[in-house]
Amino acid sequence: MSKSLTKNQILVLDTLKAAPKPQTAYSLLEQLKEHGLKAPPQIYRALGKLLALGLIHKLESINSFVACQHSDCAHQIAGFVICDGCDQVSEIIDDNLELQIHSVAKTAGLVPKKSTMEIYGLCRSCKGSEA
Amino acid sequence: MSKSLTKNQILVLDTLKAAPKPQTAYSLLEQLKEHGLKAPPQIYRALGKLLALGLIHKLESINSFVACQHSDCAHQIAGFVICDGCDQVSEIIDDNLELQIHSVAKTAGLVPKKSTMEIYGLCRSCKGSEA
DNA sequence: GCATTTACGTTATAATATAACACTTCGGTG
DNA sequence: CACCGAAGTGTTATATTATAACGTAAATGC
Repeated sequence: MSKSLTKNQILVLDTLKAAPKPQTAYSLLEQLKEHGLKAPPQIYRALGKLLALGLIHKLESINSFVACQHSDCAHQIAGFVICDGCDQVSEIIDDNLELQIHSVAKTAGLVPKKSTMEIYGLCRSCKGSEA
Repeated sequence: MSKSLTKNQILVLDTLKAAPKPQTAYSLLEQLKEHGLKAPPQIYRALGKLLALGLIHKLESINSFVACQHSDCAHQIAGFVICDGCDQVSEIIDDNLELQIHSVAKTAGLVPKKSTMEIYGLCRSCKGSEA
């Protein structure tokens, strides 16, 4: 039987799902103060669990978190495409890319367990409105 | 005329080149105290410049820095393979992977400017000595 | 029921990174 | 050469991100 989430975990997950862009732990804390959360560990513990369950992802390069865009993300190997202008994030699952990553890792003599890939640039609409 | 590096920049770069594994800003600071460096900004400024010059890279997922393994790394798109056991890092430049990344970004409607890719696992020798 | 694990709330602190200020050094360029 | 501006320096202080440690409480498994 798969365990259900706890109150704090649900609060954090729902906030991330509703957010238009990646959130830091402290911005989540700020938003959840009105729900009674008061200290960083409460956020970080929930985030830790949600990460382990594959329900959210961490964007390492900006110390921020996003809800997984796939209903049940067992994928340990995903890529993220982030717009420098509007912070919109797309989560990319691509078999081809996954194969490629495995092949790169193998070249280095390593069996991949976990990976992170983050690509930054300008999306179409932000590119249009550039100076 | 290409400008030469300053004293602090050289100290940081040399320390990174000599290091067997990725170093954090504060571990660099610790090592460079004997050379007169005293405060974080001195390190972070040198790191920032070296990053901009492509002489070093930052591993975002572990807040650490490594010297570029290619003599003159103009490549903005590199991948890193890191062993969880011994922290050894290989920097991978692979045209195929680069193409793949561009293609993934394009799918999301974005022109890639910068990217980071970090793959974790166990290298051959660490895999051998596992419990 | 009772033991074990997992989560909770809280206080304190560690680790990573930057702001801001006054001063210096170095390359141009008039 | 003399001046200017850009880039670098050293320093203090502080912001941001993350975890340690403690005792309590709830839930899970047998």
